[in-house]
Amino acid sequence: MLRLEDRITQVTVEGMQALYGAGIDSKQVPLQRTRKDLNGDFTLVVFPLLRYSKKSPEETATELGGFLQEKIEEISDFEIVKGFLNLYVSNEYWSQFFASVFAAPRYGQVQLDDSSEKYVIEYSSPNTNKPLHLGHIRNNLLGFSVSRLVKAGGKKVEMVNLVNDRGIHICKSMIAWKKWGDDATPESIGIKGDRIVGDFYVLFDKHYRSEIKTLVDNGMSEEEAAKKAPSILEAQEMLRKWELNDPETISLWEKMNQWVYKGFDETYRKLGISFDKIYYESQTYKLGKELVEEGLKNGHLIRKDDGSVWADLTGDGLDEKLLLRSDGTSVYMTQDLGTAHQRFAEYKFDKQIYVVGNEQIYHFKVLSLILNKLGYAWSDKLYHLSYGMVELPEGKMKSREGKVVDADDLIAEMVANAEVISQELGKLDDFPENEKADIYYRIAMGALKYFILKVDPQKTMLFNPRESIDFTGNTGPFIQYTYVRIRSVVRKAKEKGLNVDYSFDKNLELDPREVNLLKTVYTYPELLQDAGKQLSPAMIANYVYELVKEFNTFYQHIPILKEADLAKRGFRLALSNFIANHIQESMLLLGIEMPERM
RNA sequence: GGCCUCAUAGUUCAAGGGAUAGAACAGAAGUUUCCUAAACUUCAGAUUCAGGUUCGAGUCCUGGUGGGGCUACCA
Repeated sequence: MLRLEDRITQVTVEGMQALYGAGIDSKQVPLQRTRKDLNGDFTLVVFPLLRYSKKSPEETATELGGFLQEKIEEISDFEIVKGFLNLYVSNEYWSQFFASVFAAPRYGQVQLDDSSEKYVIEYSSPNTNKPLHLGHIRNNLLGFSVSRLVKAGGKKVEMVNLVNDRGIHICKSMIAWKKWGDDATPESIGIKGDRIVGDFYVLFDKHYRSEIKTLVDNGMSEEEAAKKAPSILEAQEMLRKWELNDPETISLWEKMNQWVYKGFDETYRKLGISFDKIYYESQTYKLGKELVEEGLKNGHLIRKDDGSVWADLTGDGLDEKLLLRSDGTSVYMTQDLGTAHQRFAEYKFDKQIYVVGNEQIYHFKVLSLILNKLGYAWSDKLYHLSYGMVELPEGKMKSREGKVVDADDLIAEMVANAEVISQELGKLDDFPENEKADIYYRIAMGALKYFILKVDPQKTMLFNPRESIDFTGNTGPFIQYTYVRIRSVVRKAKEKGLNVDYSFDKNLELDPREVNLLKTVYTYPELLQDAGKQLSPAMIANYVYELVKEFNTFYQHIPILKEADLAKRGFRLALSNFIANHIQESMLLLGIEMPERM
């Protein structure tokens, strides 16, 4: 069925031709939804068409309105307000629209088939020297949700994680553990593995700083002291040993990384996110060297006198970029060139999306440029989805100084808050403990995920641990609560054995609040597609919020089960049930689960 | 210095170049013998500044101010 909007657009084009002899394109038709606070369903903005009609806005709108009403039977009436042509759609149309969608599973989502494009989405990408914090939470929730959105838009999606498991930062934790660890293990002291390793990282930094201070007090410059402090020299020595495959170093590295992975898995599980494949940088970090050598041979790259290799990007308005150090070792960029090449060989993707913070915009710009320079046509299939930092009231988080909001702590605190609020309301008093715990968890995660995902990814967001996350208002629990109430109504209907059949009846009288709900639902398929293209979970969050507010108004003012007219009762129940499913499915795209009661 | 980015009520967020800039929290005032009051209803409150483009600008362009980021032989 052709969408009504498309019909109106098409007929408007015909109307412009018939009335004014103007051949306009359908893209020139400014059709939009009528503002909520005004009467009407669709609005045609006639101002841009005046240059063709050569008449006043009112005259043009009147003539076009008459033409549309005559040609499209669903248009019952029209009205002209300040030069805007407001079209009224018959209730019968909305009723019919509902009948066509209410039984459809996964409303608005596009089914996959063999010709679907393939997307690789890389996200999370943690360092193994510290536990996950609030910044990672934003990354993980975004990456996961965007994956679901893209899939709902009809693409095949591979979710991958590239773990940064090697480098000087891990050596720092290893050094600290060796020197001051007393052979502590997660089991022996009962602390999560990623937390222990992070604590040693902070401990290293503490000693390192005090060494620098001592050296500076003895007359050394700050810069020199930072390079000559014994701790950092030790860490560098350890990295060299690691690269030479020194058995003792490798074994410690493996042991500590295992601790971290176990800890990460637990946090990922609590966040409800997953990956199709995990890559480790220790296995990929040398991959780019061959590409660089080849680029050198083909004259795309340059080697300097000291042996270092560079890409000259000055022609693109950027600087030169180092790709191989003078000692022949590779850098971050080299490894990303390699992994990109490997991924394309592996997946032949139509698009690869990197979910990485906006401080790396330059890096990814350079990455694409260099691949392009090296002659890889797929360089334009890489896309960096950059998101803003999460800031605390006191400013940026700094993991070295331990100034972070830890992911596990935050989740635990959220769950505790959900429990307190739930108990105050007392609605779950007669529930078994394990069911209660599950509900608290769902509410807590609903609040946290919604809080983060409703914000436009691009923007820096502020997080105030004490005030930020509410359970009332524009929040996840607000949406969950609406879902729960609908489920309750449906349960009651079944318990009472009410006849709740719904079948399309063109004469069914609709309340304006019911029509409002249907109009909102009508916009969803297009909105979902847009959200998938723009990689914006926030668009879905805002849509669901609007839908839920409208439903609550409906629920508050219009009886469902108490309605005596059976046709109306059946319709309202079917509508409510559809909205509940729709809420559940669209919130799942954000990774948010609904409780059945709360 | 150069480049990128953001700026909307007291606060946290919305607004595909379109009508009177929406919400929530905080503030003020109401609604439970009735489908879950984590709800609903009402009041009060904002586009950083100066130009420009346009029939029309929070949105696009130029400049100023302010915040954040990048500009490593770290990742």
